[in-house]
Amino acid sequence: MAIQRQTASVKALWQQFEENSKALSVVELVKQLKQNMNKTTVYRILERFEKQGKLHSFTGIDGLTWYAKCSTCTSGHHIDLHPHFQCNDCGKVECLDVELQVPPVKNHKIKSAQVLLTGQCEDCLQ
Amino acid sequence: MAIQRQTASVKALWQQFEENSKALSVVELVKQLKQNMNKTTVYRILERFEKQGKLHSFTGIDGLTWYAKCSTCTSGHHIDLHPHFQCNDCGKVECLDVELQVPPVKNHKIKSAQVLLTGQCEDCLQ
DNA sequence: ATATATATTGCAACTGAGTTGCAAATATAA
DNA sequence: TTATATTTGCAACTCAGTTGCAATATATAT
Repeated sequence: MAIQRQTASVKALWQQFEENSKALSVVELVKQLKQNMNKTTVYRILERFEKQGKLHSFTGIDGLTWYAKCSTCTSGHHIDLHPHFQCNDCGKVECLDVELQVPPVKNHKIKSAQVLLTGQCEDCLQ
Repeated sequence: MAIQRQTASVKALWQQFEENSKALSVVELVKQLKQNMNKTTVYRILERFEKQGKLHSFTGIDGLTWYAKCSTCTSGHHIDLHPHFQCNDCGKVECLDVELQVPPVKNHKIKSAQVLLTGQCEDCLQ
């Protein structure tokens, strides 16, 4: 793999995930970092973070791409279940600490699983 | 709810799902029915099928929207797990007969769950 | 039957997320 | 310095999905 430089853009983007344990949508990140860097740069750096196993991506209910910090994954091994929850009201996405068991499917080689639960989050439930 | 007419378009679209038990992407349907009806019509009829509980929709790994026949769902009640499998090689999507148990998440009201498994299907495994 | 209301469809233009090509800028190596 | 590799910005593009509106088709009322 090519070297990767710890540029200001790379640092700024990574910081978003250090500060925030929750998942972030690319669209939100692009907006938030508009002053600091270009849209294309955001996409490219996130893509590389994922290849390095530092983040994983998934698709929200709205079809948008979200990224979150990998807890158990390493590069090339995203075999765990990635359970996420997206609130139908506020749109917020959380990574759940729940363990899901997927029964083996005969004649299929399962490489990854995306589990997206939807409903109402704690804040919107009141 | 407004009346719905059994037009030729409605029939033709529904037939696709009667013939095929597997999931179909909207893009594919639009291509397949280009001679019969307009793109917009496809989107609108599928949307109504879902509201009526006859189909359910979900997002594939490519971000495209897919539809499949509901087995256990009724209109307004899509609480089951919708486990689907999409092949990384050929892109085909199957509805799985597997039952998934989602542990309750505290302080969250779960309304629906989308489970998308990816990997290699029977055909592409050889 | 004629008129009136309602539902469906097609078309074209639009939106917005994500991608691509290329040139400019920045960093590393020789 | 000079040459080489990496990163970034910009603009233009692709393509799934949406919207407004006019035209058509079907149903209901008079």
